[in-house]
Amino acid sequence: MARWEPNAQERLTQAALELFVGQGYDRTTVAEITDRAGLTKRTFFRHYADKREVLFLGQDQLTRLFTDAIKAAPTGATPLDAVTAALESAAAVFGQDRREFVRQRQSVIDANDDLRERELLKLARLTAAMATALRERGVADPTAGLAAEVGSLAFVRAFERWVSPSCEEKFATLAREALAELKAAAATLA
Amino acid sequence: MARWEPNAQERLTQAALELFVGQGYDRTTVAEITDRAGLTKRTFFRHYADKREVLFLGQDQLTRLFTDAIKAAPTGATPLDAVTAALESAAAVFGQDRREFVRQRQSVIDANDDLRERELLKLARLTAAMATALRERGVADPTAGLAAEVGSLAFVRAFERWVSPSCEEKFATLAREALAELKAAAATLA
DNA sequence: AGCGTGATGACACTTGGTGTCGTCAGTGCT
DNA sequence: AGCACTGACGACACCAAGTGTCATCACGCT
Repeated sequence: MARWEPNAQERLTQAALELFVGQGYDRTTVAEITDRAGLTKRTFFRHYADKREVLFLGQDQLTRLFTDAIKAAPTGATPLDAVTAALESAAAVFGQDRREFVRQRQSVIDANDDLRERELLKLARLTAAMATALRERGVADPTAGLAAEVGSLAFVRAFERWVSPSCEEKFATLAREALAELKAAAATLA
Repeated sequence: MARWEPNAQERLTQAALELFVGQGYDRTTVAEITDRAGLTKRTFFRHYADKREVLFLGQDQLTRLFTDAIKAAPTGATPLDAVTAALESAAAVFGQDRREFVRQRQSVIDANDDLRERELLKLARLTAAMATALRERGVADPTAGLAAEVGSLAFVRAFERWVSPSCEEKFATLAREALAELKAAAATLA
């Protein structure tokens, strides 16, 4: 038998989300979280760089999903084709089973400025990763950055709809719609 | 004669920037800043919501410059025309005389993750303000958001060039170039 | 049995940030 | 002149995030 209960990190995440939902992010101390998880404050910061990160785990995985899909896109694919593939591959993380969890998480983030700030940082990193992946497949620079930005914007819009109350659509569908809308809008810009 | 030396806020900004440049942002405490400025820690937080904000004053002014220019654009102007006007009006803040100050400030921001995070928040607010201003002049939603995003991207690229070492170009010129590049890239996306 | 390893606890410490109250120059009103 | 009011600041106590450091002890390996 183990010296401690297993799944420390998972218990921390669970406890944190419950408390955040129940009483708000900033009215919850790290000590409260670790008490509920049966751990100490010091251990919390061994698993998460700071208090906000407990809500942003798995972001790296999402980024890898995006960049892998862009790399794997066929040679003839346009930049927006590659971005489309990236968004569709993200559907693996936004399945129907995770929807309620993601909704709760998002309601916490939306209610706090510090968390929205962190969310923007993660999104910016995602966008930068897409741009890099596009450049690596030979897309020239102004276009690579723009395509990544369009993809990022489509992702945000699709995500907003996906987590909105009473939405039942699949993420991949919403992503395709958002991208098509933006593609049409891009044509009218020039 | 006044009870205290005047220009408290200005002295705080000055002291903070000097210390940040000299020894780094995170190796500088608020107490050090206020000591140098001849004030107390409490007073610092009366002028700035948090330690980072001391580097982001005047951001609201920039946002107002942008939105005012978009509002003032002629009725027949396309979304990108309005955005172009916004970027050019920002040249008022990025004059040759402020260049060295902005360069120092930016080197501090680039060296610290927390500050980059705050910078992204400010940029996101700027983008959102542009999108709102565009919507208020009747631009439909996918286009308004996209045009704002393109303007934001152009702003970032122009700014990066403007603060890069040994750059002598005027900001307005760089902004026009960046926007023209992105406009061309947008045409190839669809 | 002995040994290293890795995750955790314990605990003191620094620093960002806030609440609260006192102080006192300037301002305006009577 | 006398008065109350306001606004900017200092003083001080306090809370919570985050870090450095050392001790502990189950587990696996030899």
